[in-house]
Amino acid sequence: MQVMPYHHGNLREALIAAATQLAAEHGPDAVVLREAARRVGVSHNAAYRHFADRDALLRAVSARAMTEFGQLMATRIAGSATGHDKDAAAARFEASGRAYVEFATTHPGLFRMACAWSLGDVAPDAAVNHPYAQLSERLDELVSTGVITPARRQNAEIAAWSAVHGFAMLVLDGPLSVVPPDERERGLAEVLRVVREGI
Amino acid sequence: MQVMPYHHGNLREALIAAATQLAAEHGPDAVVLREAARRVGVSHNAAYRHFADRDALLRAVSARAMTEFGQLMATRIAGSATGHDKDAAAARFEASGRAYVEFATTHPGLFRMACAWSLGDVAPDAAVNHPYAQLSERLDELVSTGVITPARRQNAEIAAWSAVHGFAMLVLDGPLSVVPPDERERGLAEVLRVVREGI
DNA sequence: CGAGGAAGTTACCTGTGTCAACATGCAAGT
DNA sequence: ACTTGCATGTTGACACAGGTAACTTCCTCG
Repeated sequence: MQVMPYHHGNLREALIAAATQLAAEHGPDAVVLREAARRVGVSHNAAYRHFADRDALLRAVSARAMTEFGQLMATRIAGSATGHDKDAAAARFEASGRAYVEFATTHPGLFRMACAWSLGDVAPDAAVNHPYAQLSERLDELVSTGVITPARRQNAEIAAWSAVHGFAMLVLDGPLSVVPPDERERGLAEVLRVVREGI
Repeated sequence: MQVMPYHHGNLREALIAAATQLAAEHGPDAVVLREAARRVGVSHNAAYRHFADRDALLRAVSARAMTEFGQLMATRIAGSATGHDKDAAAARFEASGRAYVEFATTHPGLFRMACAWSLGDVAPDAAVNHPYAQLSERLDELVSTGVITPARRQNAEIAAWSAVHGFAMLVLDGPLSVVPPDERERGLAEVLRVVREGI
């Protein structure tokens, strides 16, 4: 007969894991302190020993989601092209954009957590490879390989990020959520083309 | 001494107005049935005679917000250019994009309500001039005046909408919420340029 | 004029976040 | 070894939200 020890041992991590699970299942609103505690098998108020309030837990989950997000993006970029020429740089750039949308569609709950900016400053996980940083690297590559001019570098993050993030939003629960996949793909391709040619 | 009549007379409208006020003040999450009823001076359960549940009220507010959104956009478009030439069409197109961001920044709560797509199908107000329809008209103009080719017309809504919507999101509570206005303006200008030249 | 239904009200339920007071057990200091 | 202290969990309570059920008021229409 296994009896639970009074002290959990690593409750903070367990709560973050449970809350991340909740977020992955049904989005940020589904992250409820009491349910996370329940799943960990601990009294609801135990959470307050590790998080000032619900928002603090949400911030931790957001950091976790951001880390997963960055991992997927890094994987997709690495899997796209390895050269140092124009084509490879362009391919990696496109891969980063596609990874953004892929994460949003395959992990909608976590994506929304990662983008829950209204939570305020989120202390990033130590191992995070931030998507924004990866985008910046892609853009630097585009400049260094001569795909785009240095003059265009300045606001390129904003333009690329806006377009891809907006598309992800439209797909998530927006108007594009009800269009067939092939049409959605054409939309994404067009968004990426506009960014790459306009940038 | 003015005594409240037992029957309000137009409770549905009054509740929508109060709820819209709440949304305008602090966003969708601040739209709480009981508070709306309180402001109207009616018992909280009276709302259920007019709305099946909270979401139904939110849908009504969303429709209201969308109407306001469309009005601003129409105003800005009308105020930008009136001709039928390329330049005028392009100016109106840009004005529609700027109006999108203007509404998002000046009415963040209502903007979020208008974009609360997860609410499901929202019955539009009768008088609504839907932003999406106005965008389509702008794009049709760009084609008919020869600014863009008909071949590019197909997915142009998606590209334009994605870019501008994404930018609005980044500005609302995203990373761009903390950058100075002039830098924000340069970002917006770049987004609009990329769309116009890439499309 | 009086029956019936629409519109509001009161009472109550569950569930959530949060605070306060109490219980437990590990670890350090004598 | 014993005790004392503090981090960690627990129980209990409160306020407030959405939602259901049963009751009341009052307008409308035959």
